[in-house]
Order: sequence, then C-alpha cells, then structure tokens
Amino acid sequence: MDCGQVFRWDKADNVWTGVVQGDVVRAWQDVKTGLVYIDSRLSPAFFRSYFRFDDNLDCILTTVNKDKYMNEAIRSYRGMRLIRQEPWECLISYLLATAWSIPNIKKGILKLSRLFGKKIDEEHYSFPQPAALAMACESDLCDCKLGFRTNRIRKAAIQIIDGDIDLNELFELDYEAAKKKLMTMDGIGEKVADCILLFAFGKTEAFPVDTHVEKVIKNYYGDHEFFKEGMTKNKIGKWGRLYFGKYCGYAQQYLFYQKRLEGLR
DNA sequence: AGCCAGGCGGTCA
DNA sequence: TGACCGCATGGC
Repeated sequence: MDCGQVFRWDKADNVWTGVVQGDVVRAWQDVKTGLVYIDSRLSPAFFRSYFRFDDNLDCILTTVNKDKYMNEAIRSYRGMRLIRQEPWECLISYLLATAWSIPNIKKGILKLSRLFGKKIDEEHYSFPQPAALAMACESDLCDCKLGFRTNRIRKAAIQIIDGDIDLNELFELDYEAAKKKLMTMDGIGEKVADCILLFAFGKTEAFPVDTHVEKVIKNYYGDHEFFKEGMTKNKIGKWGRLYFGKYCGYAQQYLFYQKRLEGLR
C-alpha cells in the first residue's frame, strides 16, 4: 500500500487506513498466518478484486524472474501485488503524478478530496466525482496549487461528463487500443497511460517507464543488444514488454519499489 | 541556489 | 524519430 501505486492509504500502529469507494477502510495483516483482516462495509469479493488475490503470484513472479536483478527484487519483496484501482481516481491520480514526488501526489489528492469530495468522517473525504471537478470554478481549483496539472484534470473531468471518454469502454479494448485512446487526452503520454492501464484496467502488459525505472534499466540492462542504438524511454518500454512478457507490469513494480527503497545497486 | 520529483506537449533538426 | 525546453510547485 506504500509502494507508490495508490495514494490514499496511511499506516498507524500496524493498521492501514484508506479511503476506497467512498468508504473508510481499515486493514491489517497477521504476521504469523499472513491472513489479511479488513474492516469495511465493502464486500470480501470487492477486496479480492482490489488486492488481486486471485492472481497466482508465485506463477507470475516465476515468469518475470528472468535474471539475477529480478531474482533479487523478488527475493526481497515477494508478496507485493498490483492493486486494482478505480479507473476515474487512478486517471486523476496519475495526471497529478506528472513531475511530482509521491508525498506531493498524496497531498494533492488529499486537497482535491477535501475541497471537492464528500465528508465521510472527521478526517476523511471521498475522492471527488467527475462532475465535482468539472464544475469546480477556476479559483477553487487553483487553491489546490496543482500548477500545470490544474487544467488537465478539469479537461479530463469534462470529457468524462460529456461522454467523450468512456472509461468502462477501455476494459473491452486490448492494451494498444486502450493506450491509444487514453493518449488522446491532454496530459496523458506513454507513461501516464501505462500506469492507468496497469493499475486500474489490469493490463499487466503495460510497462510504465518513469524516471526511476529508466535509471534502473539503464543501470542493469544497458548492455543488452536491444539498446545498441541508444536508450530512449520509448525504447526502454518496448524492451520491458518484450523481455518480461505479458506480466511485465509486475516486473516493473518490483524494480520500481526496490529502486525507491534501496537506490541503484 | 540548484536540482529533482512515478512527464507532457511543442518545436526544430 | 530524437533531443531540448518550458511548464508550477515543493522539498531537500
């Protein structure tokens, strides 16, 4: 929950508290049994999907465990899963993530929720609905200090309201087609599109190349034949999809997390 | 003070 | 295509 995928969970006294689907959720894990306990009005079936408990993690990690670097990341962080987020919230979150650190992304989302979401209890607010952001007057949005991201999220909200973009439709499209559609939106390039497809639409063949992953790949895999004519971010993405295969998104998340916690080796 | 943060869009060669 | 730049803001 703290690996940079989702931004609305916080830990206190070994209990994670998050806002999901307008509900305040508390979750903790028994260290000995590994069992996960969840206090929420949402159903167990919902959380099976949210935490992707139906993924056969051992099987997936075996398929992406191609070399000593991946083996090390898997050895250290085995158990980390992709999360299946709500598309709308994920879309806005990664529009905000552009050239921002993870703490800043969390703060930005918190500000948006406090201003445009619904109050759930004394300290928690739901993630704003598209209509709330679409109608947010310019000055209110500017109060959030989102910089150049402000217009991007308002535009996105309007496109959703107007039906120009139908997020549910993206589930039906394959990875390439869905990516192409997302990239028509202002502020969504390759990386942001890949994050949304991976974290909300379950497209594990997405391989987001951000600044961390770029450094990791250049450091560990720069001598691969594939890169003999240079290492652009675009090329690194293509390499990741080829090299790790249909679950490359999982590989990416393990490399990303390891890099953030340990730096380059 | 200067650089970096889960980048993107435009321009120019 | 690929390299470079401006874009807001915050933190170190």
